[in-house]
Amino acid sequence: MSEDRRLDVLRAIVEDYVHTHEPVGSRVLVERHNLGVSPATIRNDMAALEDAGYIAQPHTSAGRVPTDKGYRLFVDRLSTVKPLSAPERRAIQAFLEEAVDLDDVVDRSVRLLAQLTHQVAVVQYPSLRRSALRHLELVPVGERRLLVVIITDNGRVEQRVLELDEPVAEHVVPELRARLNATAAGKRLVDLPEPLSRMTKAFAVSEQPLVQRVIRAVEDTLAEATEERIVMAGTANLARSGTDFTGTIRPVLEALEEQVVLLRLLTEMAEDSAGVTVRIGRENEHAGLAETSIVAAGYGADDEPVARIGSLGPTRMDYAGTIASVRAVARYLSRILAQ
Amino acid sequence: MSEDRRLDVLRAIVEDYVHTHEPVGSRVLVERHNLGVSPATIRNDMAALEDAGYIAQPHTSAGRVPTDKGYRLFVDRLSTVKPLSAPERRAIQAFLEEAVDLDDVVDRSVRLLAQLTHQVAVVQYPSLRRSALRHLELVPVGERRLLVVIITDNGRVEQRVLELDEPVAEHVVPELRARLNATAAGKRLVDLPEPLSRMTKAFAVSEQPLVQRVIRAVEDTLAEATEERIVMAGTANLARSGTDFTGTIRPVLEALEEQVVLLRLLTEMAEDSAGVTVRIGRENEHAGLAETSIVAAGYGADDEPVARIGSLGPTRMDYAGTIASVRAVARYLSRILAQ
DNA sequence: ATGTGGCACTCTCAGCGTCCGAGTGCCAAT
DNA sequence: ATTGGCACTCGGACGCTGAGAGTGCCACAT
Repeated sequence: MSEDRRLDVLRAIVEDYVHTHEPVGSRVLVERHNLGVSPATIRNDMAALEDAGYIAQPHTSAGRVPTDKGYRLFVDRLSTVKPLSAPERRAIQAFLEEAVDLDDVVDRSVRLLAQLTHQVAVVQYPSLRRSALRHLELVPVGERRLLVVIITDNGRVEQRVLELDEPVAEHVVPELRARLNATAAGKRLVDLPEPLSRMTKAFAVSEQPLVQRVIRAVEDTLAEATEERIVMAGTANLARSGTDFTGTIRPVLEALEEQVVLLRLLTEMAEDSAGVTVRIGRENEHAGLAETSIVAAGYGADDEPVARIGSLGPTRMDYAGTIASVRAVARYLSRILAQ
Repeated sequence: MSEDRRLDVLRAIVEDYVHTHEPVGSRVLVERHNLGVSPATIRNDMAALEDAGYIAQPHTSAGRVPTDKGYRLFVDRLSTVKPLSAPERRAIQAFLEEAVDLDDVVDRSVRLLAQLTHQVAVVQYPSLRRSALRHLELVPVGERRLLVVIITDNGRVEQRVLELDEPVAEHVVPELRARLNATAAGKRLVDLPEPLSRMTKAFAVSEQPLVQRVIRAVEDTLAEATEERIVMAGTANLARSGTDFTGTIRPVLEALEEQVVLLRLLTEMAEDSAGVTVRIGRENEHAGLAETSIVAAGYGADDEPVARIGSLGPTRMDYAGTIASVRAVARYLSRILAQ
């Protein structure tokens, strides 16, 4: 009983099942994929694969279905990612290049990915952590409020209203703004805290509380806003015909509404690897996602991704195709942002 | 055959059906609602109501179900909006008041409404049209790009990157920014175009093309951003048990993803009335929403609402409760924003 | 004119038994 | 190690039936 053929069988099962959405039996297996052996032989292999936990049968006398473990093996060792066709690539690039705006780029990316994969697409906004500060704006809003606007070099704009204990002296704001920009502009956001806190001393003692307050607000905003926003598209694909989760789609929708869940998920996946990562079924510890898989990839500089994009669908998904799409979109997205 | 009782019967049918989700027959009708007559009498009334198109039976020998027309009559004339309880009101107010930010207010509102109605909630961002300009910021981004940031008095921040034909002269930007703010700050956005265009003359002839370009960009941004953004919550409620649309939820999800559809819908409903408006089933011309109803209300100043919120669910929804919730949230939202 | 009881009629749906076919596991033979 | 053969299992489709819900109508009462 050759080990190689067993893996071939697993691959065939996965591919067939993904295609038909029905448990696959030994007969159709030898018919559709031309393995040069008889159904009986396949049956032996299948029994072995089942013992090893790669496949399972929903009930006696039905075909086999891959388990999470089976998909995992398939993804890790058996699938060949088929690159997108040249026209597809051109279309992607053209579509993304029409974007006028960071928001627009992100929006287009997520829609594009949803359409390419026929699944739910998720795009995380570029993290503020790696980017540099372009400009910092302070705008007095009423007597005791200060609007802090942070503009980064990749075009993201963050805002925050700051409530002050006491009114701001009029002349302080322009000075503070000027100094802040002088010390902070052009620096990477991670490198900011230290020079900022040193800056306090340059002010009169009476003004130091205010200055510190503002600086802390800036730091907070940066910290909070980091990896905070997510956009999503293609939720309707969850309900598309043939995509019946054995359960309902409700828990999935619930999980998707909790952006926190998604963010944590993406972050965890980022830790696993900077490239394309796949989480399959129960590998997601979130209960609602027990029957879904996520394919994610970082974008931004290759070595230091700035955020992630992902595609989410039933465990029974076209991994090869999804991986190809996710990778392609991530790549073009990186290229656009590099400008 | 009294006209009054016929309407009572219709009301009873709607209430029962909304409650049980099952076609309601003459017997249970007289049992549950104590109409003082016999089932046979009710049957005559039901026949009349059916002839008039207010109710229908899914198949012979099943109970009756309200039609869109029936719900419409119910909403317009038969339902009594039950105001929320005092604790509920307090909870709403407290929850919304914790918000730190315009984004936060909107986010909290939409989640709150989704939870109150157990449906999909939609909140439109405050229109820029009615609000005034607080501050206008120009930030050079690279050689030929200018980031325009518009801050309104209700805390909304809009941004736009402007691509220029030729490099900007360094000294122009501060001057332009100063003049822009001098002429525009504090004015209502609708009133801006005229003074802005007059402003051009104040600059040297050589700079006028740039100035005009920027001004046009500002105007465009305002025009585009107006009523553009929408947030949504509670899509998972579409899939909640007992809420089976006769069709699938897919078309609904698709409609919800098309923000344009929702925006147009809300705008149309705003034209109908500034207060609470209800669209029932096929009254929505969008095909995907043929089995859903939307309850919407404006918020902001009573006379001149600044945007709308809405709750969307199956036609078979608790109209009285939903209307009460939508109205309450709109009211508290208005109050918060008035500060 | 309006309400009521009675009654025949219709139709859905749940339950049940049957049967077919797909698929398996095992074994003896190659 | 592979294969053909064979008995076995089980789910799902099919068809039938009976119960129950609900209606429409009619004759009668008020």
